[in-house]
Amino acid sequence: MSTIEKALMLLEHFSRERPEIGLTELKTRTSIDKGTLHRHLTALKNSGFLEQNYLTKAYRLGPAVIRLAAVRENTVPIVKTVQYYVDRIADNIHELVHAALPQKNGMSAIYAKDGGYHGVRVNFDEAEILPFHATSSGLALLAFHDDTLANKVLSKKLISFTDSTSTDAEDIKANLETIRAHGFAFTDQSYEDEVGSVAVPFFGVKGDAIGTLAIAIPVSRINKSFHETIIKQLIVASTELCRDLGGQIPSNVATIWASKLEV
Amino acid sequence: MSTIEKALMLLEHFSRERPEIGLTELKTRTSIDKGTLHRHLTALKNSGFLEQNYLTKAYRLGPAVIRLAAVRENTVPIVKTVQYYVDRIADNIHELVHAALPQKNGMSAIYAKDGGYHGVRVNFDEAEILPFHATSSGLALLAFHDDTLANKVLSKKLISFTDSTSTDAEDIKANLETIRAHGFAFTDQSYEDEVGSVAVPFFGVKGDAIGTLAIAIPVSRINKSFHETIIKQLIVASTELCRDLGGQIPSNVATIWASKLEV
DNA sequence: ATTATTGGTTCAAATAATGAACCGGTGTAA
DNA sequence: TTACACCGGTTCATTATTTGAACCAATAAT
Repeated sequence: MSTIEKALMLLEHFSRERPEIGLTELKTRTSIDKGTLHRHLTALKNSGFLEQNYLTKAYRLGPAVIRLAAVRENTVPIVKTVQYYVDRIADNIHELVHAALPQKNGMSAIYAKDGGYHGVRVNFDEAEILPFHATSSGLALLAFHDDTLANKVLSKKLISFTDSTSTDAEDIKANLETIRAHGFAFTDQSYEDEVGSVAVPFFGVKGDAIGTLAIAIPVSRINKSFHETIIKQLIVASTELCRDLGGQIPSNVATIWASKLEV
Repeated sequence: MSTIEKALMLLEHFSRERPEIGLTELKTRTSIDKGTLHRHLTALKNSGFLEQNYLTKAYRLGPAVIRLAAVRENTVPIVKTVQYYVDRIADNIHELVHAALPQKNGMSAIYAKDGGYHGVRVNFDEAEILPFHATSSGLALLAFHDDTLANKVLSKKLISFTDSTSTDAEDIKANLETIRAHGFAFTDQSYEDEVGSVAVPFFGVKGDAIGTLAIAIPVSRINKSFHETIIKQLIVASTELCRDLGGQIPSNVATIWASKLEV
């Protein structure tokens, strides 16, 4: 692996939960030598990708990422486009809806709206990494993305989050087949207890899944007719979203989705 | 310079005006060998910082930056905080107001609002890099930031944008003194013809300038009383903004600003 | 006062980056 | 059709950078 990739991997450790990380802590997290780590962090700092808390000397993400995100959003306005549909679904079904994009080690929510009028809400952090194998977003993406990604993800050790988390690669591969056949992914408390979720992919120009729309619901509120409503909403929104982004829904998925909407 | 920094410098070439760049074009822009460039671009692509237009093979910014910006904003919510003040000023004075942060080669606007009810508006691109030496934002930042930055910037060749652009390092250094004495920066058509602008810095925990609030106005609408109004608004907003961000206004600046507000 | 822990530095050894030449595909003009 | 130019991408011997064990200085804890 190139030095560049090694250095950029360091940025993955920063999250909402861990916004600042010190040299030694990062050393234990990455098992990279302190000298090397320090050089990398300094390089990232010089480039504006990190900055240092001048009191604690801990590192945090720097201002360069703000500009880049603005340019990216201007180039490919996914966030803005996605917002409209997430809001619409959230307003319709009064549940927590989010859209997520794949990153290296999982899905990253780019926008979420809680349309909840209910007392029990699903906890949700933007900028959190959602594991591929344990969330409906992740599974929906794997199922409709290039096979190599699924193989890569499933060849690593899979972490268990709840008693219901499936960590067997073969199990999950079979599940991906089911997801492909149904046109959507469904999980039952595989990432968080008491939370189920449903996700559909949306597609890029090549017809590959580039992201997902998903809904998280406390299991107590799930029933068959509601489930069907949710899926219809997601499918319609994803269809329109693909049109907006210039994406292409693979013909087999289009067929499946069409049949779901007829019911 | 480290390989990491060299690779990250490549990202600076992407902007609203040039959202996609091909290998050969980047080669001419950077004078870096094609082989090296390709390796770097591939590394950035693998890390999600770039992606490729699959038809043209040109590179554009990738999805990784979106997550990082979300985390950064969650860590240091400058954009969100700044928006309130920019909006307020724009609504009050009905002109184009923006806030900018320093990047390596200039200021990058993070938010702008055109409160303009006027026919003649100043053109403005978010995510554009505003040169330090030719814009009020840039000068305001240099004047109130660590001296080393000003020296570094002024030691390079300075580009002329209009007939009024000052490109003489000594001239500009003298101007920085004036800016420090006044507590704000003012430029007259130094970056764009027919556009004047005024900027004040805002400060971080160490009392160093970490960004600027600025107003751009067609020169035809500038007069003394309006100028004073603008400066007061900027100073008040910056003061409150520093409080919100936990920043510290250096005592000498605080004194100058207080005197401006009394008039 | 002593120790542990922090961020940061050094320099010889190990490794990865470099770049000139090359490949193969595409578009264009004779 | 052929020849040429231009594109993105690859190769591999040479070269320069990265690496990491040991070290330093400052701060926090005992």
